Amino acid sequence: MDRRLSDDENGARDVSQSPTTEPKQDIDTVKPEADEGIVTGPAVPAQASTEQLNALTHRLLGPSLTKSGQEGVSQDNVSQVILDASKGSKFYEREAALAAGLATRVAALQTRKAKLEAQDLRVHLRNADAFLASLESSRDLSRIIVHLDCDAFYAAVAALKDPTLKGIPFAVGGSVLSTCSYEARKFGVRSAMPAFVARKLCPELKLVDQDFPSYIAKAGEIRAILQTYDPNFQPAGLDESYLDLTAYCQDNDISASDAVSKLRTEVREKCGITISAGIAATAPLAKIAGNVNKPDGQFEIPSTREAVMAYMADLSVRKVAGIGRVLQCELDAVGIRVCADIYPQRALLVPLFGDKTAKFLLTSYLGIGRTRIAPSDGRDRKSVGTEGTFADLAGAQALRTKLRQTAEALEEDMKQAGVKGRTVVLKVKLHTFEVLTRQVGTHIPVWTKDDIYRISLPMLERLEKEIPGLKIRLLGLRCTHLVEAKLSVDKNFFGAAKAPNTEERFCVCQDDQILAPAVPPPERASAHRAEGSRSGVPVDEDGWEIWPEAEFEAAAEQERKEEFEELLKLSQELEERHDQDNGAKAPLESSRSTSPADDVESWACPICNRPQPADERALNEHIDLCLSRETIREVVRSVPENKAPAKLEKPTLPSKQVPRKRARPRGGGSISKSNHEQSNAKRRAFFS
DNA sequence: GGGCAACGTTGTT
DNA sequence: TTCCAAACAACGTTGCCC
Ligand SMILES: Cc1cn([C@H]2C[C@H](O)[C@@H](COP(=O)(O)OP(=O)(O)OP(=O)(O)O)O2)c(=O)[nH]c1=O
Repeated sequence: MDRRLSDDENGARDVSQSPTTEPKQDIDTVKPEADEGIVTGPAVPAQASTEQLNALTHRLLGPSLTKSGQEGVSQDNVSQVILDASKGSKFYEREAALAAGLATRVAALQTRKAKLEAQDLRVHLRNADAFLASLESSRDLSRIIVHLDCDAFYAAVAALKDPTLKGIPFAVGGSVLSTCSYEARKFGVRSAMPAFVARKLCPELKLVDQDFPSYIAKAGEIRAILQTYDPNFQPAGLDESYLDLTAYCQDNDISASDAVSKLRTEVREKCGITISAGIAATAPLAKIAGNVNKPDGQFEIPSTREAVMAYMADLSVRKVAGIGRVLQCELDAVGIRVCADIYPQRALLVPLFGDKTAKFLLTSYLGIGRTRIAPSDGRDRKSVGTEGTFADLAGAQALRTKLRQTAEALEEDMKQAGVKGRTVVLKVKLHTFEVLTRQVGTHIPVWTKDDIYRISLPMLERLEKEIPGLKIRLLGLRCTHLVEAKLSVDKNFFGAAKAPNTEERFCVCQDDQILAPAVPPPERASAHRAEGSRSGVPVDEDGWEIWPEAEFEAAAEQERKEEFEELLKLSQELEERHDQDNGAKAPLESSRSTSPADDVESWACPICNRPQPADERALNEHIDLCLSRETIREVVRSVPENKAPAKLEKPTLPSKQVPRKRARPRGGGSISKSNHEQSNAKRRAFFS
C-alpha cells in the first residue's frame, strides 16, 4: 500500500506510559533499542560509497528492525549473519543495484535541499502553516478508536492445530517466512526472512506450511466476537481490525481500556488467540499504539492534543504506517528521523517530496488521522492475481507452459472472486531478480484461462523479443479493472444489506452457478421484455415490469446468453478477417449459467433502453458493455471485408484502447536529473 | 492541459 | 547442495490522444 490514502499514518513513540498497559510477556531485554533509525552496516565489502553501503545494509536488514519480539536479540550478530548469507547471490547483486539507485536519489535530495535553503521559502512556509492550521481546526479527539492485531497470527493458528508447536521456535512459510513464533524471534528470526537465513540464526527452527482455510476460519470466529462490540467494525486483513468503541463504552458505562481488556480476554478464551490492541482517537494512532505492548498487551494514547503531540514527537518516522525503508532513507537525508523533525522542515516538504507526501507527513506530525470506522462493502477489490517462483526457466515452450498453468490458476481465483477483468497484467522476474510487467486492456472483461492465456501470450512474446534469451524465476498474471461477474445470490450485490463480512464474499461460494461469471447483458432487450409483458408481468409506476425473482433470473439468464452469442459472433467475425496469427484459438468464453438476480426493481440503460438491476454499479457495468458492443460493431463494420488490421488483440480492440506503443527504455531504476527537476516543478504546482 | 494507458516503485500483511 | 514469497493497493512518470 502507499501512504497517502492509507488508513494509517501518524505515529509516535512510547512516551506517555499509559496505565492501560497490560502485563508484558517474556523476552527479557538486553538491547532495548536496536530498532528504528537508519542502520549503518557492519562488515560489508569495500569500494562503494558509504552512502551506498548504508543504503544496501538498510535494505537487507530493513524488515527485521521494525518488528516486535526482537528486543532481546543481539542485532549486530543477526545483521552479520544476514549479510554473510546474502553475499554473492544474484539477490544480493540486485539489492546492491537498487541501493545504489537510492543512494543517488538521496544525494540529489540533499543537493536540492541545499539549493532550496538559499531561496526564499516564504510561500512554502505559509502554505505549510496554512495546511497545519486547517488540519488542527479539524482535529477530532472524541472517538474511541481501537486497533486489534492478532499476535503472530499464522503461527498462533498453527500452534492451535498442532499443540506440539507450542513453546518452540517455529515459522510459517516456505522459502520465505510469513511469520514465526515469538520463541523464534528471540533468535532474530522474523517475517519475510528467507528460510535458509532463519535456519542459520536458529538451527532448531521448525517450519510449517501455510494453511489459509484455517486462518480464514479463525478470523471468522474472532470477528464474530468483535461484532458484538462494534457492529460496524472494519476488518483490515485477516488478523487486524479497527473498532469504534465510543458507543459501546457509553452504553455500558465502561472505560476504553476496560472494554478492550474484556474483549481481548473474550477472544483469548473463546478462540485461543492472543491479540494486541491500541486505543486512541484516530485509526493511525491506534495502530501505532497497538505495537507498543505487543504481544498480548494493549496501550492507550490519551486523547488530548498535548498527549498526542508528545507521543508523536519522539516517534521514529519508520513507525508510521506508510513510511517504509525508502522514504525513511530519504527523510533521514534531510534530517528527519522522528516526527518532531518534520515541523522545522515543513517549508521544504512539498518541493522535496511532492504534495501528497508532504501533506501526509504534516498530518502525521500532528497525529491527526481517520476517525470514521466502517466496513468496506466488499466490492472494492481492485485486482486478482497469482504468481509463482520456480527454478530459473527459459525456452519458448517451457515459458508457454508456465504461462498456461498460471492462466489456469488465475481462472480459479477469478471464479472464487466472482469477477472478470478488463486488463491483464503479466509479471515476470528475471533470473537477476529484476521485475518487469506488461499489460493490455481487453475491453471485454475476461476470466477464463483461455482468454487470459491468449491475451497474455503476446505480452510474453514481446518480452522475449525485448530480452533475448529470456530467463525468469517468477511468472505472474493479474486482472485489474474488475467487473462483478456473479449477478448476485449474495444479497449484497443488489443492495439487500447483509452482515458486513467481506470474507464471505470470497470464500463461501462453492456452487458453480454462483461462481459462473455473468455473460454480458443482451443486445435486443425487446426479447424478454416483450415476452414478459405478454405473460402479464405487473408493472410499476414508471412502467417497468416488476418481475418475480425466479422469472427475472431466468430472463436475465436468457438475455445474457443471447448477448454472449452475439458478442461471440462479432469477435469471431473479426478474428476470421485477420486469419492466420496461429496461437491457441480458444472460444471467447464457454457459456456458463449464471445465477440470477434477486432484485425486482430496475433502471433503464441509457444506451439500449432496457431495464437493468437497480444498482448503480451494476448499471454502470452494463452501460460499459453496451458501449463496448457498439464499438465492436463499429470496428467490424469499418474493417474492409478482406483487409483486416495486421494485428488486433482478439477481444481487445476499441480504437480508444488499442495499445499505444511506448518503447520504454528499461533503466536501472535511477531517476535522471532532468526528470527530477521536472517532477519538482509538477510538485510545486499543487499545494494550496 | 486534461485524460488515459502502461510501467516501475513503494508499502503493507 | 539447497540458496530471498505472495497478494494487493496506490502513486509517479512517461507518452500519446484530443
Ligand atoms: C509481515 C508479514 C505478514 N504476513 C502474514 C503472516 C502474519 O501472521 C500475518 C499478520 O501479519 P502481522 O500482523 O504483521 O504480524 P504477525 O501477526 O505475524 O506478528 P505480530 O503482529 O505479533 O508481530 O500476515 C506475511 O505473509 N508476510 C509478511 O511479510
